[in-house]
Amino acid sequence: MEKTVSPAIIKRLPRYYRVVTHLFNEGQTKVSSKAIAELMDVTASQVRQDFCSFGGYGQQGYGYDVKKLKSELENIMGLNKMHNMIIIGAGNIGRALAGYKGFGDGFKVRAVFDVVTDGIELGEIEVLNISRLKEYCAENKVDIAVISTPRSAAAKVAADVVDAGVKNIWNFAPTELDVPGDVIVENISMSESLYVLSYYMNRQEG
Amino acid sequence: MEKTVSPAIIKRLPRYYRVVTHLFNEGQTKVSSKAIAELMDVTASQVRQDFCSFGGYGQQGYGYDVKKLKSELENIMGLNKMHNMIIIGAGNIGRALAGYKGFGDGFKVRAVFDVVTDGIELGEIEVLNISRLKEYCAENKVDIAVISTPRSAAAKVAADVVDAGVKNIWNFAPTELDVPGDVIVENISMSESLYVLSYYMNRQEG
DNA sequence: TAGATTGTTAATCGATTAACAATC
DNA sequence: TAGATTGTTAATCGATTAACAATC
Repeated sequence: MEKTVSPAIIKRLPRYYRVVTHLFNEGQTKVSSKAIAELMDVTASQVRQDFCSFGGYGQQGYGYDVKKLKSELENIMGLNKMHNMIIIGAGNIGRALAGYKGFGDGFKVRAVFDVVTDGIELGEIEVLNISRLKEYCAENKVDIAVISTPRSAAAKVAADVVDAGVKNIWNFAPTELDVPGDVIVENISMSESLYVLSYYMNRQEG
Repeated sequence: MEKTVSPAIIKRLPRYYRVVTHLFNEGQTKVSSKAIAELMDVTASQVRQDFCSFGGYGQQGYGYDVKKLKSELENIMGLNKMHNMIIIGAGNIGRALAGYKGFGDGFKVRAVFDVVTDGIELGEIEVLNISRLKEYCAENKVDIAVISTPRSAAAKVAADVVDAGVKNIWNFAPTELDVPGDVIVENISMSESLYVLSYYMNRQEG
């Protein structure tokens, strides 16, 4: 029934969700592919093509129902489910993520692990020594492990969380992780983003 | 002389740099496209195609000189130049970025701005009220403004930094910024990355 | 009904991969 | 020289855009 969804489309899903949520909060009830396209700076054709690949939630001659579209996007990305997260690495980035509130209700950081835990206080979130990782994962449902260690520690930490049974990794460390096929890794690299900016800056000068 | 460089290639440049730097630090002097391809999980053909689009730094029958390749990648991305950065928004993310040391010697955070500066202490980095932004930019060379405010403030802050003469923006706020054509914006969205992970997790279950 | 807008096919465009001559 | 490996063209693959019938 469902058509194949290309990686290119998947990367656009969060942006669609952001725009549609915005329209929903403004009280809009319907929207056309043309209007979405203008808000996102893409073509209307692409918007329709993308939505169609999930089954097509629109109505010809009318457009898309904002509420329905929002809820479909939530279903597709599983945003209505609870995701229990742990963070490995309590450095600048790890602590910032632990305190960040912008991911929505479905994503909760339950614990933060590091080799040194002294003096780290993160409110309701448990701060535990990395040695207790496996024990913690056995006793608690962990959906996502966030790796925010230095590069040098990332490979070992990835092996440890996989060993502890975690199936999904959100990797902030600037290195490719080698994991079994049933483990999902999503990489996010701030350096890479900054260097791309630097490239465009540099090109303009040269 | 230089061929057109596609966006797809540009996004791979930082990863090439990472791999080549790693090889350099290990003391390797030469490397083949095949070896790089294996480290990055791409095809050797793509590696050669990509490098060739910048002019081709290799030698037939031999491979690529690691030191030369590293220095060419640095030139292309401007990593050997100094980039003076300011951060607008001293929340979790802003403070984490201010303290982060992983971007290399060419990227220095000089000041952090926010509407409230009381009690924020960031070592050598100045913490200033947002009202002093324009004055600061007039007196100091600012190459990159990092926007790490909440979404609601981002549009106004973007307008302010543009007004203050900053030409390059690194945007962490989850919203599209509307800027003049001569201003470069690079977006990085943690939510989007997390939602993509969530999509893949969800798809496996469904 | 007439106008609007989707869903979807076909055409175009761009990116990746394969292949191999050039050459170190 | 023989083997290795690039640089680059051609072929394939995938993603985007255009077009329009279907239909609300």
